[in-house]
Amino acid sequence: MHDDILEAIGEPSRRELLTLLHQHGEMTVSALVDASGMRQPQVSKHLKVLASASAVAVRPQGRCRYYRLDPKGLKAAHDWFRQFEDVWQSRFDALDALVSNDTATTTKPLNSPDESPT
Amino acid sequence: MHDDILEAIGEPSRRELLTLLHQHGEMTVSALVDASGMRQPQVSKHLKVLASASAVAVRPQGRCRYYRLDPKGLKAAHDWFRQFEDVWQSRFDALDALVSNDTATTTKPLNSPDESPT
DNA sequence: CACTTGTATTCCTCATGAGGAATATATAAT
DNA sequence: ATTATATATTCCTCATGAGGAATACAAGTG
Repeated sequence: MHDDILEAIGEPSRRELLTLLHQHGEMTVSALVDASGMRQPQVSKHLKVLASASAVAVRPQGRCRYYRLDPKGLKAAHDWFRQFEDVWQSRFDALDALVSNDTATTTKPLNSPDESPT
Repeated sequence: MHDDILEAIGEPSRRELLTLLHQHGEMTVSALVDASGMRQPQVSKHLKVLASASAVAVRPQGRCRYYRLDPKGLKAAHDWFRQFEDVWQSRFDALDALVSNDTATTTKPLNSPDESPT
């Protein structure tokens, strides 16, 4: 699938392309080259990675190829992070208590020594 | 700042550590080594990267160091993706017009990317 | 103190991947 | 068909970074 969406977006240049696409809505490769300052082959390569991660979609028209953001990969990435939403939404009470107060009390042991190491 | 949070999370091994931390709440390095199957130095190194990206926080206690998820970096990453929320929420009018219909359903005759689902 | 356990760091090697230059492919126009 | 424009791809080099082994550092225990 597009599990590699997060690896694809880990690259700063590719994030820049995504931002440009978001601002402009839809852009040809040339427009992205112009706006990003990267060279054309690099842009095409990055777009290829982004496309294989379903982060962008392409619409060929004539000799131009219009790239745009693809909800599929972007939403997938967003959803991966949403998995941790409780971490910053003031849940994680036990941890909070632990960090600011005690070490190992009632609620939960928090460390998992139950792995029976060998 | 922690702009490199997305680069840090681009690494699959580090994502695995984050998932483990999310499941267990708080873990020592040894527990992470045990649960992930990685070797101790690798875990420590990944944790270092994650910590410098504010993805994890540490609570030293005795000779153990308890790692936990840090909302700071994780929320920052999540927010970066939220920037594109309109892309998958059927806004994006200009694009929508260009694509002539919709980006997630129906015909979509303009682009024909690789539709290879699994 | 020596000793053990937990963790971090250093050094090394190797694979991956980003950028550059040149070239190939595609499509349109003459 | 030739030319021109737009984009993709190939080959190359180089830097970065991940994993392994060994070691250093820290902190508890006898």
